[in-house]
Amino acid sequence: MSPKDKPLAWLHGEKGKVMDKKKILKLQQRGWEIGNAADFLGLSQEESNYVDLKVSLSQYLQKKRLTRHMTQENLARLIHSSQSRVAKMEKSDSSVSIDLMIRSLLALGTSKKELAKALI
Amino acid sequence: MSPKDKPLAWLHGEKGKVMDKKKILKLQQRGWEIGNAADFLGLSQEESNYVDLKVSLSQYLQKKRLTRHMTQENLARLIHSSQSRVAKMEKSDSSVSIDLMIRSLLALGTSKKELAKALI
DNA sequence: TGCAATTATGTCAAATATGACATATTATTC
DNA sequence: GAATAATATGTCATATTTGACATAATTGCA
Repeated sequence: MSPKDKPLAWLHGEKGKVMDKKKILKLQQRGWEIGNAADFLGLSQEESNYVDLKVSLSQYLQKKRLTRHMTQENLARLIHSSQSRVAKMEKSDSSVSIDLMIRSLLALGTSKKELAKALI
Repeated sequence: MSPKDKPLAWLHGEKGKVMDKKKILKLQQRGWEIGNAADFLGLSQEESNYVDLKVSLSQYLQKKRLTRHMTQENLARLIHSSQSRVAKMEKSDSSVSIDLMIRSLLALGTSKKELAKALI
């Protein structure tokens, strides 16, 4: 099973059904409302909240990077990571953790208060 | 190197110095203000923000669990984990990720808005 | 258009996080 | 204060995340 298509192992619905979050991410990137897409795909509230959260963080991260006129390569250097991982973060790829996104935001000088706002 | 004493590998100060976050957690558990402890230990703003964030989440998680009159064992079942891991989460142990804490909070029905408040 | 810079995607070995377990420590109740 | 429940701590095999790399796709601009 490729990392991309890996289900969210921790997402255990009523019937133990596991959803692929790739679909919803794709939809979001094309301007869908997460609520609609989630409902459509049958995601639980818990599941869609998690995906939604990651998307919010990724969007805020990119926004912040661009505001500073940094390339993904620049940001990668700052956080001692690689351009490809930064790209994955900003795409809210399933292979990146919320941890890494938050650490990156902190490295960019994001305060807790600011972070909290970014979540919503 | 034991997991407990493992440094935050992503925390790279000006001089590449890496701090052990165990100290600060211990201090916090004994009522220290994080700001003071961080300064005392020479943590960077970025570093202390990360630790601070985890502590906030862990505290909120415990509060929420207790409000619902659940034991750690109960919560562990809910999130398909184990009592020991829940204990570690609530202690903000260095071995637990923000991801797991957030997933646990979501499993307890925490909304994004509520989560954002918990961060501060 | 062509070229350079930037971003995206796939893969993988190494690093880190995880659930599970054993067991210790600390509360609670009788 | 002993029994019991709840929480804490340590360890480990397994699972997931990571940086790095290669390379493809996209963007911007001369």
